[in-house]
Amino acid sequence: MSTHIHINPQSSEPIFEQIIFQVKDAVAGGKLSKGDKLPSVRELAKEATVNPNTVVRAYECLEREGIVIRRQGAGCFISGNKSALNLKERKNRLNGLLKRAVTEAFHLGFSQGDIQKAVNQSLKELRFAEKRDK
Amino acid sequence: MSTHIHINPQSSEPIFEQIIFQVKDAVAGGKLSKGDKLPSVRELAKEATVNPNTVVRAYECLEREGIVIRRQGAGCFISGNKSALNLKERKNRLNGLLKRAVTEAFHLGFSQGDIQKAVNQSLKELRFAEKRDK
Amino acid sequence: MSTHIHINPQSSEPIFEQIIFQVKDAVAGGKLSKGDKLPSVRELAKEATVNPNTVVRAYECLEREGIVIRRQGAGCFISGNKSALNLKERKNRLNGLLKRAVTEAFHLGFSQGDIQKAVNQSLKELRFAEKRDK
Amino acid sequence: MSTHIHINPQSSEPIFEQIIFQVKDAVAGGKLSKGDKLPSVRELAKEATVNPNTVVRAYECLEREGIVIRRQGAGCFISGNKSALNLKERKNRLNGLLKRAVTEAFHLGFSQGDIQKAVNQSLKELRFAEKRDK
DNA sequence: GTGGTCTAGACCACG
DNA sequence: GTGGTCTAGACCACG
Repeated sequence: MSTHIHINPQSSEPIFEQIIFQVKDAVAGGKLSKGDKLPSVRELAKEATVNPNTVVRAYECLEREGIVIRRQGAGCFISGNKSALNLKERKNRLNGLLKRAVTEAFHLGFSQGDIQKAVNQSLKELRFAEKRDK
Repeated sequence: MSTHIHINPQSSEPIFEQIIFQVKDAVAGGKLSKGDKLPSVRELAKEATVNPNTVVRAYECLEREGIVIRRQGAGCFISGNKSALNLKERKNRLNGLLKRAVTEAFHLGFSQGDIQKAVNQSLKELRFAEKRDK
Repeated sequence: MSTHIHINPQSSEPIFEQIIFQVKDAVAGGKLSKGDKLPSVRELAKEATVNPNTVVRAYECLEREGIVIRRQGAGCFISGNKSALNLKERKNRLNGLLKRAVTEAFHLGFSQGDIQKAVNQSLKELRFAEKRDK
Repeated sequence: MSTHIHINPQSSEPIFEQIIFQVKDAVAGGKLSKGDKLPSVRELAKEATVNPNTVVRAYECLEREGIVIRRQGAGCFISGNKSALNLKERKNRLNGLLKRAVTEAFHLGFSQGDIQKAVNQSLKELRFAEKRDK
């Protein structure tokens, strides 16, 4: 497999955000690990038939979040680092994220149990550094 | 308290979406219930110092989602209805929502336990029709 | 032919609803299909001599109904999807729609046979996925 | 039973239009016939807890359509007349009405057969002057 | 060049 | 007084 990134041009989600999420998802799911090299801008642009500038933008965002490191002439690599934000800010974001998601789920008509199950399902697909549940 | 809606003009989140989320949050949290009247377009626009059209837009979106009903000359009221989408669509959206949130939480460096705790905390703040937690 | 959309500014029907109906009609009649691009907001606004915001509003409504997908920088495309509403809601709407239309037709002085013929005529102009007429 | 008119204040349909439709529906269904008296403006306003001006407006519209006749001091009566429009205009309206309804039904995902069945169901509830089916 | 968001302000429809 | 529709025009985001 060359890349794990597939763009859905039908989606109303901006292409650069699709790229960002797929990289984050691949890292969270263990398909990409520290040191792995992402495809070059040109390579990914060609494969996914998107504008190279769009790929550049996605990689820039990923670098700003600390998920990748771009090295001149060498390429773009998974940093393996976790967020550099302080605990307070991280907690703020965590709570905001989940409050949003849970509120939307409520309005979709799901119960507490439904939501917890869906969260656990999503968690199972991720590869946490220290596995703490069986 | 006149309204529960406060706008952060600094936020990168569009104003109309801030309004939408705050209404959804108030409904999910039981602060607004079926039949309750939202502030009038002009009233909220004045209070939040935003353009009336921006409020109209938020109310239109809430109506399309079935959360409020707007009545000419009367105002905008909480419908009390849940989603009219079919189960497949609702499950798709639920999974998408939570997968995104959980992946972001992972990249913030939180563990499975941290995420589950934060979800449970968010769930506790909502007012589900039939309380099912143990 | 550039666009199929023509606005009647004399009509009491709001302009944005005229646009919506003409797009729905073109899709139902097979003139627009999945993936087809609608004219850009500015292009249609110029052609139909209406304000771009009015076109935006029509496109927003069509997106909420799932008929089109709007993509930043790319344009507005026919989704090819059918309604994501649940069966109960769809039946409610179907019955409401037809009861209204049939009652109005009655008051125009038409017989059952006239109405059925007119319905069949309208049906013949649509392009259903699987043709089932005898 | 005093009146057949019940207003749903929850609905986003304007109240005066709810009144108009219910009168039309009662006439088409044979519950109201030529010469029958509608409740007085004050009576209906009180029963339905709506503004008298709203009732006046509905009655005015019904008179303009030729469905009722208002007689000073006496009240508002079903005329028993059919539309006074010429055949061409009536056919235009019939086709427009049904084209709209059928197009919306298409986008709700119903088949030709579903739509025909729903039309026949609606037709069965009406009382045509000359019964022409079994 | 494409759509997205927002402000400002006019005039109309409902009750 | 309430919301509904529309125009005009600014500035931003995506590709």
